[in-house]
Amino acid sequence: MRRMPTVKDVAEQAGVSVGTVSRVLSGEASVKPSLRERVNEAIAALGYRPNVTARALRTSKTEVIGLIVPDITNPFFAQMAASVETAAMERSHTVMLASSHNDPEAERHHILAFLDRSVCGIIVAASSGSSDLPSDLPVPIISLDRRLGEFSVVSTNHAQAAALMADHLYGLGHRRISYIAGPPDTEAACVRREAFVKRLAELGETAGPAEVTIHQGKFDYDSGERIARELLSLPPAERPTAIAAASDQQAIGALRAARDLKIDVPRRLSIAGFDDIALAKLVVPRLTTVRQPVEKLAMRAVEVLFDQPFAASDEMIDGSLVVRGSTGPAIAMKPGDITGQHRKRADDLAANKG
Amino acid sequence: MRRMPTVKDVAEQAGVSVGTVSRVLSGEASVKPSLRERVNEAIAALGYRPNVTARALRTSKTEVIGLIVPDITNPFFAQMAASVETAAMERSHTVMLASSHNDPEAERHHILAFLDRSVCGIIVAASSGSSDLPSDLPVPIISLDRRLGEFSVVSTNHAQAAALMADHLYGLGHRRISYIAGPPDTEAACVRREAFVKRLAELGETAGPAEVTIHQGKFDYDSGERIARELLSLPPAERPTAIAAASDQQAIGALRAARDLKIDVPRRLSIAGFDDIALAKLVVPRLTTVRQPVEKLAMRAVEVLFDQPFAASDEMIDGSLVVRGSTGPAIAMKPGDITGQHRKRADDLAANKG
DNA sequence: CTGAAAGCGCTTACAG
DNA sequence: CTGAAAGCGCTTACAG
Repeated sequence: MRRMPTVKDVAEQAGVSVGTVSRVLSGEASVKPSLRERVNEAIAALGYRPNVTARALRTSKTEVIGLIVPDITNPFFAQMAASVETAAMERSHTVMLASSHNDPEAERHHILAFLDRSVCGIIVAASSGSSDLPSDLPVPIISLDRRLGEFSVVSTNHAQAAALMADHLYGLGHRRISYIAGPPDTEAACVRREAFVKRLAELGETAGPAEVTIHQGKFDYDSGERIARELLSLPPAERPTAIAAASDQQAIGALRAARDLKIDVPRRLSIAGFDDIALAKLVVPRLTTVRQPVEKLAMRAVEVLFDQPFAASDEMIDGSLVVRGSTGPAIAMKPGDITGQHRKRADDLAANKG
Repeated sequence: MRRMPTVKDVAEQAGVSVGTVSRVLSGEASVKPSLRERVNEAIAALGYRPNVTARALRTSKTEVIGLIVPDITNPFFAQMAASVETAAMERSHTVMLASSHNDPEAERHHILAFLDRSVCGIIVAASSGSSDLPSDLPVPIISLDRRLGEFSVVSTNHAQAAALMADHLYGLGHRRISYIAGPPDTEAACVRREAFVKRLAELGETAGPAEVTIHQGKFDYDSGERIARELLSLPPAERPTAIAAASDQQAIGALRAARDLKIDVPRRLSIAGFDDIALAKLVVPRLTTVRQPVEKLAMRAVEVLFDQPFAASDEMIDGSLVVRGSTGPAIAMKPGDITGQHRKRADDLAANKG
């Protein structure tokens, strides 16, 4: 466990000053080629690696991006973390990942810890909307998918994406729909819910009203399962014919509940998610969902962080509907309930399912 | 964006020297209470936070643990990361997480990057068995679940756990079994496979031989689905009556394949996994698996890192069988094939399923 | 018990 | 183009 070589060792070995070593390290053009070469040889010979801590102390900058997610066991965020890491790597930056376990206090703690370590920027998928951070932070900070406090956000166009799902279900003839929402203290959950309900109301004016009930949950499997179980315990006539969820995890939980209660999906009940996690196409039946463009989102978040000068504004990328086997035409439709137009769409969609 | 206060600012405000400030910061007992109080007031008034970078440079130590996992999108490792984080937090340490994307080169890169940042210890779930790291690293390093190079490992007793599954399937009367293995360059995959096969051979001597075929895959959904699809395309008489996988992800992929091919699980085919990820009890049917005690493993890994002096040796914790709905008695059993003893066990287990 | 000073390994004006 | 020197914010012998 020998001492690591320092600039000083390299300088001695190369017969130059530490300043010169530092200059070739930073790629400064003004170093005479012969010296540069000697320095590089010394570096190789000694196996020298710059001490990033000393560098950070001197410059107050590192090449690491801090990323905070609400819950790393949520596959959506795991995927997001992987994508951010890839995007960062392309700019030869490292990412430090922390999970806030949905705890705003832990989230705040991690942000401060990142600041303490002089990260060059912070990306946070917020656990809740609020934050009592000062707004004049020393490094750029941007939220991803879920907005933190007053900071800008790169996200899916949650409103557009949620409307897509409303269109889909309404088009299939569903008129009694339950919506499993996400935590009301996250902007994303609220926007998705409101847009879903609003679009359904709009559609209702054209081809007969749809009833929609809202059920507050978290974004996880458990709340999806629990809420669906309650809903599906109602007598068939009062049950929704479709359940839309604010996350795929919730939808997969709902799928589980339907299965336990022996309710056939999609023939007697449609279930749809949001996110398009890897698992969505593995469950039985495959899950209809709205795809969030995670890779793009991650890439944009990283790009924005690097923009000089940093002046992030909100940025949204459209989501897209992915129709699979968990949604189908509504049962017990009275012919008058849907127009020929909608009927046709419903059939098309159903034919298309996975 | 004002300058952060330093020890010097605190010292001035409190009318003491920086040395004294540093001493109260480190909780040194020898500081006179009156001074200590003045320093603490100054700290509070200025909102002072120690600069961890400077501290790290001076002491070559930080309170952060580096954790590297092969793939953060694998739910097992996501859960492991969350558990390590919890265990670290209990000792008020932070964890920096990196994902190697199953690339030994990236893994090596991350280890060196952690070393550069003076982490106080490194935990790595290896992407493959090899490592060309020097063995005299300046900080403790231990592998978790999957061994890295020559380093010690805290893991499930893979051999014991895999044997449990062999017992279970054999006990249910299965005599034609396929095993979907993990990558052969990971020790965990090899140990699980060998133990599974060995136990089956042992059982074969008591109550009739079992045929077992091995199929190499990765640990992910895709390879499970692909391999199962091939296996299940065989004519029924040649098909396995049970498929055991080296991971839950593979098993869930296999479940998907069986479903697509309209093969009833567990009535015509049993499928079993390994890990017991959260999802295992959500899929249809619920997955029989071997539970790895992740929280315990994570906790032990962190504890071992803190042991003074650091002298890690391999440590194993037993896994446990979790019987759910994806396994059942083998079909088309000739009475002679299994003993009454085994028959009874099979029935018991089947009755127990979720 | 406390202060003054050295030093961790870098980078970067400042001279020359 | 390059060297000598200051300084980033701490901690820790060393005196007293």
